[in-house]
Formats: sequence, structure tokens, C-alpha cells
Amino acid sequence: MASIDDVARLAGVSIATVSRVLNNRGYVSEKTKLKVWKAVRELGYKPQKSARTLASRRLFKVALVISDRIKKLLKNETGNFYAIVLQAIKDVESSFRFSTAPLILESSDPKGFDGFLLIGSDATAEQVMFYRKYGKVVLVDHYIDGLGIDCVVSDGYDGVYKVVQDFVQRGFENIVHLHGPLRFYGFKDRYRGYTEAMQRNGLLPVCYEYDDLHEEITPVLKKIFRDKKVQVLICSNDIIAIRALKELKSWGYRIPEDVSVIGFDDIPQAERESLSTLRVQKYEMGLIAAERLYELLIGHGHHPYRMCLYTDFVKRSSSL
Amino acid sequence: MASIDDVARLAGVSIATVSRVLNNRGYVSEKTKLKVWKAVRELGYKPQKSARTLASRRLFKVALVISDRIKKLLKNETGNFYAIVLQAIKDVESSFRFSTAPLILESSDPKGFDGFLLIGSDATAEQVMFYRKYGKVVLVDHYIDGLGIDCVVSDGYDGVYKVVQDFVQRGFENIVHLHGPLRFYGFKDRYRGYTEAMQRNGLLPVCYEYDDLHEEITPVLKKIFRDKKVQVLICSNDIIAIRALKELKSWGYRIPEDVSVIGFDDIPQAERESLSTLRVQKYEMGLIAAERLYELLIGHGHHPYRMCLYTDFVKRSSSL
DNA sequence: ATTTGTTGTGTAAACGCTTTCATAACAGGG
DNA sequence: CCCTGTTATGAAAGCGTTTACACAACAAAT
Repeated sequence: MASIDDVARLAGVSIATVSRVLNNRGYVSEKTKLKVWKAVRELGYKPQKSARTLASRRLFKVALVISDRIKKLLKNETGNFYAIVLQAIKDVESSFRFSTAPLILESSDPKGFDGFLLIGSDATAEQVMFYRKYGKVVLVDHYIDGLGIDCVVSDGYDGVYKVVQDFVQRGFENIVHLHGPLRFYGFKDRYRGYTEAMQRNGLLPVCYEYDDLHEEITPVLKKIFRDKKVQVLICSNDIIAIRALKELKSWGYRIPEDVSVIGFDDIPQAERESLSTLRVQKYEMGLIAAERLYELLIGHGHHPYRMCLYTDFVKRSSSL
Repeated sequence: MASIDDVARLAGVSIATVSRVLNNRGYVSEKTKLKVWKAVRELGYKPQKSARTLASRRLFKVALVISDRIKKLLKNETGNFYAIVLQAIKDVESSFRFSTAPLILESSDPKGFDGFLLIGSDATAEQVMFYRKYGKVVLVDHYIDGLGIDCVVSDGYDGVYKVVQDFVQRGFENIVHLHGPLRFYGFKDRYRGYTEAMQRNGLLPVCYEYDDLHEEITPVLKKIFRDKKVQVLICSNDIIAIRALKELKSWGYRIPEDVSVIGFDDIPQAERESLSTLRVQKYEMGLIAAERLYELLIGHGHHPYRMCLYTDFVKRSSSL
């Protein structure tokens, strides 16, 4: 494929000039610009991204935007999810020539940054578009309908789908889903994976909503287990699953013989409680988001996308 | 950030040796390997992808796998969608050092290829896993539940969602969805975007299924327009939309005054018929898929993902 | 007429890797 | 003891860009 040298030769200029034309930087006469673009078109030249990345010595200022809620979470273990994401970004920041700085959602000044990584599902559409005015934006573990903003999330649909599929294939039929508020994208996504998989297997989805931030789990759980037989309880996340696990044990249920409990995320507690769960690639998530932001910043195009990272099922002793 | 030089210095070897250790290639003594890995860990060294890509001179053989159906489509205009995707791959093949060759799904020998780009939604799970045995696989415009295979698709959910949202905000309420068979991922995805958006606006989703390959459109359309008032008809793709458009016109309906018709894909006919539609970034799709396959081939990890490219609404005169 | 600033262009040095080639040490076979 | 093959390592040449720096031409200001 044509390289910058070929273009330079054909246009009768130096590669430095070609580079300047392509990047619209520095002084170039109109006449030269035309010559270069002509050569580019003629050769069908496409700059090679890796070479660009390598050679570009720009330093970007990027803000790691977290909400107050997440900031608090980061101090205790529950926030470990985001801690890993942030660690990943820290790890690669210099490789992308990022100088990162933390920012608290909506209470800090976004001026002076080239880009923003919005971490977690607290930002509203308005807030996202606010940051967008100041620079490039990538949502991490968050998605908002119809905005067209790049984001990196876990593929809850696919994850839960395959868990259900697996249990059904092993003969289980009484599979129940206990989900968080469906206004959150993540919960909705997993919910869809569950219902879809059940329906495709000719089973009736049985779902219960539970707001893990404002409710006791006992009432919902009582209702679930009074209503009908439950062999498998798939929960929206590990927090909910662990609460359910403890409660069920206190009722005298044997886990997993009487009921299998499944979580989502794979936070550290999950391992300690021997909870089977869908592992979200948190580190990868941060890494990819950083990569994407870099692309946007160095930014020769690309269409925005939503990237869903597949999850891995981690079997521990809370499930058969 | 630490570079290969730093590692070499700390380990007391040359960068060539470090590279050999990292890539597990060529002769290196066990003792040296240990020293190098120790240095790598100590510095938290991560090889820089762009440098690797640039320096790696390997030539990959990749197969462009299409079904018989698509092969036929490519000859007439309907196949333009895939023609563009394939063009994109052709355009960048040498930039990724790919030597590509066409392959017909399930009727050609997959031996001797490093990777496979499976184009379009015809491949079954079994077929995908079959190719997977021979090399890396990326699905283009296709996704299969629970397989964990990388794929690049259009974000039908998001696209249809934002169209509905837009019409609702402008006061429309009688929005109907005419969709293709829901066993196809793409149709299902768009269907979900529609129902979700309707429900979130407190409206009742009204859907009709129509198999564009085996049915006449007249009966469904008659049913739709007999049942109730229709202001907006959102179709699963441009083919369906154009058929509907023609039929409605022949009935004497004024488009878009009486009813707005929306398609999906933005195939060439859409422009000629003045059909409003959601444009899929076909070129981008091919490009990203090629990029991804390259990553897998040069392959130092990464977790598999499903990438959904946002669509753009293209307003033409078939809609208000 | 000299200085200073603006505009346009080229040369060459990075960027951080991979890979080819050269070299050396050492084994075993004749 | 020489030859050959195997194992282990390093030096250095790229890969395709960007960019710092040098230089030249010319205009405007002194």
C-alpha cells in the first residue's frame, strides 16, 4: 500500500510537507496543498494509524470524571469495580501520552481538558453533552440511548443469556431473575438477556424488581420463594446476589443443592462468598476506553460506537 | 512509561532478547527469560501496540467468507451493502499486511488461513466454531448469542430508538413497526429499540411481522392500515420500507403527508426512492472488522467484544 | 540599508518495537 | 583437531509517521 513517501514523490514535495497537509498544521501554500491532495487521491493513500500513534508526540490532558457516589464507593470494597477500571487507565496513560486528572461530576471545571472519561452510570444525557462541549467524551460502564456517544460496557445480555442457556440445557427450568431498577442500562441489558433466553427455550420468564439502594431484600425474597419453586436465582449484580445468598442461608436453604445463586460483575466479595458470577473485564474496560479516547483525540474520524465486552462465567460453589 | 529499553537495561540484556522473551520466539536461555520477566514485572512494562504493529513485518492470510446467498446478492444492487463492506476491507488489507482471498461459506477449504472475516448473517453457530478451529474469526454484520466471538454490527437498538424518540417529541403517537423475522439478530435489535422507546414514552408498541423473502407485502400492509391509524411506519430495513412505500403510493396515500415511512441500512435504492432511513456505516464496519482481526492475529490478548456502530438518521422526503 | 517577522519547505531525528544478520560458545562426529 | 550444527546473544536496520530545527524567500518596519 502507498506510504507517505509515495505521495511525497508523486506530488514532488517532502514527506514533511505531506504530513503538514494531511494534518492541516503549519504553513503550506495553497498550490502545494492541491498537489498533495491530488497525489493522495490518485494513490488512494491512507495514513497508517500505528505509525501515526507512534510518532505523535502530543500530550493530551484527560479528565477522569467520577460521581460523588463512586468517589465514596472507591473508599470501601464495593467500589473495587471502578478501582480496577481506573487502575487500567492509569497504567496506560503514559503509553497514550495522557496526563490524567480526577474530576468530580458536575462540580468541577471542565475547561482545559482535551478529553473526558466518564466513569460509571451516574451521568445524565445533559451532563454528557455538557462535557462534550469542552472535548471528546467516552462513557465507561455507561450508555445513554440515542446520544451517539462512544461507550464501553459489559455485554450483560450475552452473559446472562448464556448462563440461562447452560442451566436449561442441563435440565433446569425454574430459573428466576431478581433485577435492579430497569432504568439503569446495565440492569435492563441483563434482564433482556434473561427473558430472551427463557423465551427462546419456551420457558416463561419470572422476574422480580429490587432496588438495592433503598430496600430490604427480605420481602422480595420471601415473595419469590413463596410464589413458586426456584432452582436458580440469577441476580442483576453481585451485591444483590450476596445479600440473597446470606438471607437464604439464614433461612436454612442449602446452597447450591436447594437453589443456585448467580451474580454479575465478580467483585472481590464474590470470591470470598464463593458466589458463581459473570465476570466483567474491568481492566480491559478501562484500557479500551482509554484507547478509544486516544483515537478520538488524535482523531482522524471513525464513527462512534458502543462496545460491549463479553463476560466470562465463573463457577464457584453457589451454583450447580 | 517504561519502554523496552528500560526493561533491557534493568535485565542487563539487549532489547532483541527482551523482544524474543516477550514473543516467546527464537532461542533464549531459561536464566535470561527469568531475568527479563522479573524486569518486566518490576517496571510494570506494557509493550506499545502501535510500535509493535508498525515493526511487525508479518503477512497474514485472511479469508473473506460469504454465503452463497450474499454472493448472488453482490451481483445485483441489493448486495451493495456488503459490496461496500468488502471494499473497505480491500482498501486496508495491505495496510494490515493482509493477503485476502474470497471463500464461500461451508463449501471451501478453510485450511491455510490465519483468520476469517465472516460477512453477513448466514453463518450458524456451528459454522462459526468450525472456522474458529482453523484461525481467528470476526463476524461482520452478524452476532450469535453466547458464543463469545468478536463481531461488528450496526446499533439498530439505538438507531430506531432515537427515531421513535424524535417523532414522539414532535407529537406523533401512531407509530407502527413492521419487522422482519425476529430470529435474525438485526431485526430483533431494531425491534427492541422500537418497543423500548415506545414504552418509555408511555405508548403501546404496535408490531407486525413480515418475512421479506417469502411473503407478499400487500396482506400485512392491509392489516396494518385496517387495524388503526398510522402516522409513522418504521420498517426493519430499506427493502421492506421501499416495498411498503410503493404499495402505499399505489393505494393513493400521500407520502409523507398521510404517513411517514422509515427504512434501515441506507442502500442505494433508498436514495432514489427518497426514503428516510437509518444509515449504517458500512465502510466503517469493514474497516473496524479488519482492524479487529489484525489485533487478534498479532494477538497479544484483549477480551472479545461486540461492537455496535451507531447509525445516522438520513431525512429524505418519505417522512415528515 | 538593515532588521524583523511571516510564510513555505526540506532534512533528519525521534517514536518503540521486530527481525535479520553476525558472532560466539559449545556440543558431538569424523 | 577440524568441521558442523545447535543454542544464545547483541548490533543495527527498518516500519511509516510527526515534529524540531534549519534555511530561504520575501515583505514590512525601522
